[in-house]
Amino acid sequence: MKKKEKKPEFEKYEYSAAAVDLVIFAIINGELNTLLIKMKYKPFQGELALPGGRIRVYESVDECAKREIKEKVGINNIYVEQLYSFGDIKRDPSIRIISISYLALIDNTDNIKLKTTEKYEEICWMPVNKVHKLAYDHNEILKYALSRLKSKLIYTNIVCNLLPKKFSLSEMQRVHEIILDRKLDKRNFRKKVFSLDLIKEAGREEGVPHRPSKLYSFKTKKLMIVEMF
Amino acid sequence: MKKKEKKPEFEKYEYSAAAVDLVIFAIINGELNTLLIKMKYKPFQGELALPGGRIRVYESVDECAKREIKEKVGINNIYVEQLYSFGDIKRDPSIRIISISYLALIDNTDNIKLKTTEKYEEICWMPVNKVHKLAYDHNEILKYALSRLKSKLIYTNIVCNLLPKKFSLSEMQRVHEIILDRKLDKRNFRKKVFSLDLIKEAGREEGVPHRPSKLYSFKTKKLMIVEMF
DNA sequence: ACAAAAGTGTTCAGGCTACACCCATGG
DNA sequence: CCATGGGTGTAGCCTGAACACTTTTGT
Repeated sequence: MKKKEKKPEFEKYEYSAAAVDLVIFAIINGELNTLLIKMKYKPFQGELALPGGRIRVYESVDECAKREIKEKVGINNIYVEQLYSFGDIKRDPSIRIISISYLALIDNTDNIKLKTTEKYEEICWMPVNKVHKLAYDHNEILKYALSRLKSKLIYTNIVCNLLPKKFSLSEMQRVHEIILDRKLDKRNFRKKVFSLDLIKEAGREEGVPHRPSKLYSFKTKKLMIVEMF
Repeated sequence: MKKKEKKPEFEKYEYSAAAVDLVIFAIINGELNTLLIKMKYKPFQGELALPGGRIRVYESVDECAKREIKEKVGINNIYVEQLYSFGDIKRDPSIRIISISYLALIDNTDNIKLKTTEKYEEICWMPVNKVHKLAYDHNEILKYALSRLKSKLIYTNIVCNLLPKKFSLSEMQRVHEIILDRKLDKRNFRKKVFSLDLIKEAGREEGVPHRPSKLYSFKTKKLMIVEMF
């Protein structure tokens, strides 16, 4: 008997499997990076993919995303936001599985130890614009995540989740420029940021071979709608 | 043995059930309405809820949304957009089920025959601001849909999906005012709409006891990002 | 002629853009 | 004293907001 699309009534309502896929962004060496895993088993053996995993019966979808992040990068309390659900039948060639994608942001990767599990061959950061073909429909998910990040950068204070506690305005501007992929005017940037009243002074830089910058921190990291650019 | 949260390892990866819930909006009698069903069986017997249904194994999530719409209102080819996935464990008290919510817009309800199925007691339109307690987490879903509609009204041409083929600018302004729930200035509205170059003339109104308005139609119904207000 | 809704311009204020030089520090 | 990045102000333009009267039709 040849394998084909099954459509018998009795399994019409069969449960769908659901999973979470993560787009975890961080700024590393002046580039926007995302976390990827290298797959160990077929059908995508050796290919890169977004980290993720099946949703368990005793956890909510949000909890699943947070657990997966904890498992992969070992931290809690980072910014996490649901993106979109991808539900094509054959997005996973082996079984029918719906993917609920999440965006997460990490402000500092220095203390992060990436944890390979037995299911993956490798886990690593990769600059977003060096990413080529990913497994499944993960290119589409990554693209979606990036466009969400860009727009939220423009109309919210989400950038606070990509900056350390204390930062200079040049640093902040650099993050914007990296993600939006265009130059911004320094004076206009500063004027705008100050006018939004989101940050407060937090000391000065030290030991740099040039005029030290003032440091700032966000008054709050709560996500707020503010017209930035 | 008392019922409690189960968490045995062997069913850690048990499939989650997934369903689609629909927020179908239409303007009726100068109000924003949404389609609701009255539930026939427990645990929400007699309560109102959003229409929806389980995702079948042989259909994508998007296809499921479209099928459900076809079943309830008998039409295809309307605007449909995925909203958000709601995944709390106990959002359905009986079984664990993830809901992927969709927004749909209907431009004209005159020729629509609502179809009750055996599973529902009733199906009806209800003005959004007369909706009280709904079953499940459906108030939250409705609220999310409304906020998405409001923001897309501001930064896209989505309004074209709530207007008939030919419409006057006053009609269009009325739709904006109904949904945004605030008055707009007539001259500024017209100036803005014309400047966007989205519509073309399409005749005149006839047989009204006052100066007939020019009618317009959209050059395209493709969703476009345009700063409207 | 009247009731009802359609249609039409101008002014003002605030925000966005473009742009170039001096400052503070370490080496 | 030099190299490096930090920090600052202004002028023109464009856009959004406020605002009231005339026009066209049916009755």
